[in-house]
Amino acid sequence: MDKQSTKMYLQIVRELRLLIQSENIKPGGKLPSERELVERLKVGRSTVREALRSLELLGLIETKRGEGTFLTDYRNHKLVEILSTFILQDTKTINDVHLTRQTLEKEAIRIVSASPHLMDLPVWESLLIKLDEEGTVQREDIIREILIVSNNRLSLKMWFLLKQYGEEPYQGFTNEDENTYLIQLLQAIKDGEIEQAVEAYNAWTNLLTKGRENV
Amino acid sequence: MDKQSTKMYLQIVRELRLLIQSENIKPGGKLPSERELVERLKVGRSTVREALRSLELLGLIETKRGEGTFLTDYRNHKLVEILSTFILQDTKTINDVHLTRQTLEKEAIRIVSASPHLMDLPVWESLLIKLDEEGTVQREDIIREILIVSNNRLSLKMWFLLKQYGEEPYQGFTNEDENTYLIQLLQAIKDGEIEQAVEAYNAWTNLLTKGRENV
DNA sequence: TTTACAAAGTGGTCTGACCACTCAATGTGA
DNA sequence: TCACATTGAGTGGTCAGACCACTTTGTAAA
Repeated sequence: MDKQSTKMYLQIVRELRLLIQSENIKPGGKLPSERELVERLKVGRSTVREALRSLELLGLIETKRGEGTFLTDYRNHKLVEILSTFILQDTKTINDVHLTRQTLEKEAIRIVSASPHLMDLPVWESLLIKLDEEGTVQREDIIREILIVSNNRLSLKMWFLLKQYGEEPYQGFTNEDENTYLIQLLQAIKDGEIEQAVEAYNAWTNLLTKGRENV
Repeated sequence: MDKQSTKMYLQIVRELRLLIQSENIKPGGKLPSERELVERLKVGRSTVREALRSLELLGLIETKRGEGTFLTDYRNHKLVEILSTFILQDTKTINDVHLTRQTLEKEAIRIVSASPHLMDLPVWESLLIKLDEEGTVQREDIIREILIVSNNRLSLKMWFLLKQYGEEPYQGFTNEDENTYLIQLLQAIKDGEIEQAVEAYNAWTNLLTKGRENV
């Protein structure tokens, strides 16, 4: 290992990334133990731990005493806590998070309702039925479905992250207007009416944004 | 300090936030030294360092050997960079990268050409003139300008990364058609014609995509 | 006063030592 | 044979102390 210039623990972060790649460690999979990493990378344990702790704070790995260190599914949320206390004090920043998330959502809606193949999927009808029966559906569930169907894994992952960052204590209280927009959105997707779908989405988003301000 | 349940270094992260708040440390300001924190918080130095290294990886603090630890401007957090290396690693589909980048670009175009305030900026005219005089403008320069003006730092950051990651060996060979679309795009922005701008962008993108396939 | 050098302070890394916890192999008793 | 208790190896969590490399500062010499 270089002992110069670049900080060791950053080297190790990089080294770990390569290791994960070359050994094809999947989310949930186990990383080598700290002591093994010490031997393989020829560094001290404290240095290894600094790298691991950093990644843990990012939510990329998870450690369990007595068991080991595991690669997580990025959906983990220490980030939220840390960032919301440090970074997201700035309203401009948090607004960026919301807007960027919405950008991804809108594009997915456009893609889905522009593709005959996708808009014909039975899932939209199912959601409409569920909405009718149960009176409410989690916002997240619908959007997630759209993102998944739009078939861009990268966008989907970014969306997951942004969703967590911008998490608001949104009470799933049922709002009549909200359901109206939801139905409009789903219906427009089914019909392949792109602009109508986006319109419904915007109206819906507006509603939620206002609700947020009131709280 | 609790020695139970919650991990020490997370406690310290929290402790540091309080300390920064109570001592009113501004970005650029100096934090207590590691050894001082050891005394104040009654923990080992390695534990303090684990907390500090985590915050450093997040870009929240900056350390200089021989000098000390400093609070950075929150807006410079490296989060996006770190996460991207992990997210992009197993998302091999380069196509996703391109599409996601284009999503951000399109949204920025929409935002700019939907705002009277932004579409009136002199920069569009300047680009048109430059295009006329020099016969060509870097694709990147125009898009970057649009992204910057659209005023979402997070999107801008993501765009920058995606651009780097999805880098294609695009030869800046001047194409007549390309210039046509560029002019259309800039003109549409100036006129606030959203859909026209997006249309021009799509045509342009198509052209480039085809060019890529030919190579 | 200016310059050169030593000392103190700070982050960077390593080592070795315990502790707390998990898990599986082992052994024991029914 | 089976169910249960025990134990030991492996793992992360924390601490203390030691150097190293570097910067700043104070002091003594020119």
